[in-house]
Amino acid sequence: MSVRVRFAPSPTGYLHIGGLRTALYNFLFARHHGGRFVLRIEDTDRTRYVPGSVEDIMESLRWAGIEPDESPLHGGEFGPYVQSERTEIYRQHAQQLLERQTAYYAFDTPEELERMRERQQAAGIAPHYDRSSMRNQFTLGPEETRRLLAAGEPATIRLKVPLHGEVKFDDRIRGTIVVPCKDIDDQVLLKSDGFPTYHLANVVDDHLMGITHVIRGEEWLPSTPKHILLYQAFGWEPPEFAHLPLLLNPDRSKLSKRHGDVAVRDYIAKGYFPEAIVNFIALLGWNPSGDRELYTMEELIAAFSLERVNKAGAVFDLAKLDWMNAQYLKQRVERDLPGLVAQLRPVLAQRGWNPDNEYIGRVIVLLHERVHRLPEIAEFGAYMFTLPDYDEEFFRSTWDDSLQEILEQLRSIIETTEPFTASALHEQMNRYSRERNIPFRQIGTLLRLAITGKRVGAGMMDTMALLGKAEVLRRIELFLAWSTRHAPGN
RNA sequence: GGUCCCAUCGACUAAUGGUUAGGUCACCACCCUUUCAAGGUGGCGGUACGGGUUCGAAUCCCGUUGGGACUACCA
Repeated sequence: MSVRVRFAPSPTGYLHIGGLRTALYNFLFARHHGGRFVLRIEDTDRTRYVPGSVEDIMESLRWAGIEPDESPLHGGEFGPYVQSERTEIYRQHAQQLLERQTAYYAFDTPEELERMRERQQAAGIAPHYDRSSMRNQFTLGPEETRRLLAAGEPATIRLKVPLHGEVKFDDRIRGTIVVPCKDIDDQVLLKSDGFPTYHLANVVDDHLMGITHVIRGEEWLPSTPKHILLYQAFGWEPPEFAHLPLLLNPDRSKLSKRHGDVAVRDYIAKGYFPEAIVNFIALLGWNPSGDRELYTMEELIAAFSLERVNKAGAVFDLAKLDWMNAQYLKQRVERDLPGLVAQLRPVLAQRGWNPDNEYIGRVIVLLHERVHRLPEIAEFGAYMFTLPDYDEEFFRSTWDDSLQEILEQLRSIIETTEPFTASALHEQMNRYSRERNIPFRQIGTLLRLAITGKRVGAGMMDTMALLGKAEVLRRIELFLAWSTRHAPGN
């Protein structure tokens, strides 16, 4: 049987980085086995729906290179792929369960259920729906049930979980899992508003859409026994299950917004590359064995297997992501500089800088090893696009009046250096250093202060060559004027 | 509280009964060097604990401890 997997997010906001990893693993598994990857939107809770979510989910997946074979956008023979368009299907299936007597009507109000839980808590027992004491078709009898239904009384349909026995299933990642039926709650399947809960819709759709492997987050592990029971209630064969380890905050709780960015959007905005994000999250909970760190999507597809997915949760470590992104930044500078220029241009424009592409490209080449993300160049290398802000602390610790004369001499050297290249500048500065017995390091630092205002940066000879003679001379003039106003003595 | 899951350096992980427990990030030092990076070299640092099984255990079993998820007419 050919593999069919799905990613089934709820449109309750931006796509979460954890969701992206789940989608990625499904995608890798499908591609590895030559199967199909389905995107299904689970919007059965109208109250949590956030407009624009579906678009963000699809855009984020596309950005990452995770293209579904079937989806609301791509279509497919198993549609519709949006659950709110399938409500009639769920209602029919709930009806089917009623007829098979594996589900039943219940009429309890939220308040009654709340009181039930309070009673159970007070009695020190685990909260669960008490079929024998609450208002349902068993306690009310067939007559009363029909009457309430006819009167339009709000009703839910619940799963009739066996009182005895156990549910057993094999998880592809975690092995055999056994849960006693007495610990499984009579889950609501159809809400009183006529919409299905996740559990019903999910099981019905996975079956109808021919899903062979359910690969999802570990948070679903506790409800899987309910799902197995549901398959049995319908008389269906359950799919294979694989529950992925969670992505964690630094404190090892489930990855959440409190500790930083979790939306894929955020990482796109910060200028992370899709190949870096994909590579990074692929290795969070899975590893092909061996010492390699960098993989292309094709290589991930070739190597992926459920057997090598870890069981323990993985902390999302930004420092390593940054390192990885820097690796891809270097790679892109070599392979696709024009693409980087096009990406950095709008970031610069936002600050009101509009240099030509050639110049942007050269600045990227000059500075890219000093940042992790491309947009950082606008910050780190602002002085390449506009007049410098002098680091006053650096100035005070570096500058003294004797340096003014040296700087003026350096200015004369710069004026006469032709061609105005890094190597020519280096040669001239070196000669001056030897003749005047001034350490080269001091010259570099002095020029850096005057021209960039900063303590750190790329090599000064390269920086000056790129800035151009006129601009360098202008900045030295400006600095000289500024320094007399800010000199320690004044 | 209950149910279930999990446990190798600070983080991500490799080692599927036999290795001086390996690699990457981070951190530290050194080299390179006009600064900072990048790069190179080296270092720091780990099998949660206790019992078994075995000639031999990170690996298998049991217990303890710790962590997490779930416990809705949310997903």
